[in-house]
Amino acid sequence: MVAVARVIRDLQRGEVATYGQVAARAGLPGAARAVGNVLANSVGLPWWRIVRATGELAVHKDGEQRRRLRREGVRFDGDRVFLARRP
DNA sequence: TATCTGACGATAG
DNA sequence: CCTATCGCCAGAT
Repeated sequence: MVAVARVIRDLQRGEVATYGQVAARAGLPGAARAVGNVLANSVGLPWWRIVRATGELAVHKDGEQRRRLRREGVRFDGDRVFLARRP
């Protein structure tokens, strides 16, 4: 989906978004899962800037993802990315 | 056109 | 906090 790729492409350095947020911003609310598929079948997108709703990193790429995010100055709370959401 | 898939999410226990 | 379930949807087969 072009819309999803565009949203991801527009993420700035050090910026992080959840799969659900990307889907919503792409006009596909509830398609978080589809966003994952797009990333899995695309190249050249800043995939490391997409994390789970809980702040946890992507299942298969947590190691690489963590390094890349930290390199961009993203703050971590243990194994999760700092997200405003935190009841 | 019909199925299958999974880099997800929300909820219940 | 953790596991089990069910719902969801675009893209790949």
